[in-house]
Amino acid sequence: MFSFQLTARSTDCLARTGRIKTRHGEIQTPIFMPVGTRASVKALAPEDLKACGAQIILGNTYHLYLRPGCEVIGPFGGLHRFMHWDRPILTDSGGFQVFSLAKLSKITEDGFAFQSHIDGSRHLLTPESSVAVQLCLDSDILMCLDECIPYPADQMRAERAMALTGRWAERCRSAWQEADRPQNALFGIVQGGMFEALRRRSAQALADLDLPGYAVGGLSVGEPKELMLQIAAATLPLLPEAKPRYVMGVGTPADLVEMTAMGADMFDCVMPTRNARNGQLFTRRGTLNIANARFRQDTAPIDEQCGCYTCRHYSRAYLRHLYMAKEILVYRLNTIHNLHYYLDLMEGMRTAIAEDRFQAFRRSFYAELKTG
RNA sequence: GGUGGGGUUCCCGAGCGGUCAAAGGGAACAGACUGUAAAUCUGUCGGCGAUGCCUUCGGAGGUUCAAAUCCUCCCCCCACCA
Repeated sequence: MFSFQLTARSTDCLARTGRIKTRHGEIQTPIFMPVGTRASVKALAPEDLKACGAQIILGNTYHLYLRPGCEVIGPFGGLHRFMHWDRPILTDSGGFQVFSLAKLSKITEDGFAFQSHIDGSRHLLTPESSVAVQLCLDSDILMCLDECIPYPADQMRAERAMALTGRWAERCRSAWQEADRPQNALFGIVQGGMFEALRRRSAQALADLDLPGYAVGGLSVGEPKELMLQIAAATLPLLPEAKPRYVMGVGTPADLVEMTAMGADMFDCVMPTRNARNGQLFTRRGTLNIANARFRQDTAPIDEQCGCYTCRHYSRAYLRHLYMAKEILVYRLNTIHNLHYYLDLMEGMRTAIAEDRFQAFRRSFYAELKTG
């Protein structure tokens, strides 16, 4: 029901292509997954996502548990029918909200005790309840509940969170196995802060659980970029070769290129969608802020070489006008462009890996950025 | 014609003798955003050869050590009454 197959490998780096099979179709890796936290990739309809080339999207357990809740989504048979998306869905466990909503939460051995950011009500998210909610959402890929720590964090703190994440992973796995739903794959998450030794131990312990896939968590939490890349480079090779490797919450286009070279298969990040709504657009020559006065009378599209719906039909001047006037259409048009850019970048990398010219692709990626 | 209320930095709008280049919005300009409490947030926003100087609060005079703030006249605007 769920499977992963490697289809090509670079000879000069660790980059690889693969194919994930799910009951909602196949995913070609490496892939970027647009974030749809509350059962919606903000500003887009599923048809827009497909036109951008989206193969799989994210949902979030914490947010969907609080609102609208399983009693609403359950009767639909899960998230797919609820939100009219028939391709694969990965749900985050709520672990990241332990981190980003830390002021409202408390971590115990049992789980994540928190107060709703919506109404202040008290809840407890445990490994078991997180899995239960994700099964109710019927996502194709479930994530283990983990503890993501901020940067900087000392080794003791990192070790404690890493160990807890490991124990929670075992409990998630038990809950998942008891449910007997192999079509809903469960992924483990490596933690360990910025300490390679801890990352190693975490990866080892999780590998022993023999889960369908593995993720690197706890990156891009405020650390310097070089450190992030260093830890990713040290961690990714520790993950089982034959399983999909997912780097959570990353990243910039350059991050995706670098980590693909390290053997990562899956990424997700709010950057293309959030920044689109904030006026920052990605192009192969760098980013541009559509609010800048220099685009006021610019009749050109965002990127002459881009084939997205937005670039085929609209000028920078028009997009700037919509943005300045806060017309809601701009959020859709900008998001379409940024996601198209991200997904097109991934497709370019897949092709390059398949043709074993990834390093050449990488060089031209940076060369083109410089011309911007 | 009468009575009352107003004219403030791009706009709206506080200020009502010194701590005022003048609150607060808006607009404008620039930046940030990495498993989304984000269609959000931050900074700049009279001019300079700038820990100081110059110009500015409808116009012109005046009072005072000191005026956007007080007085006189003038020019506009608004409301109500004739």
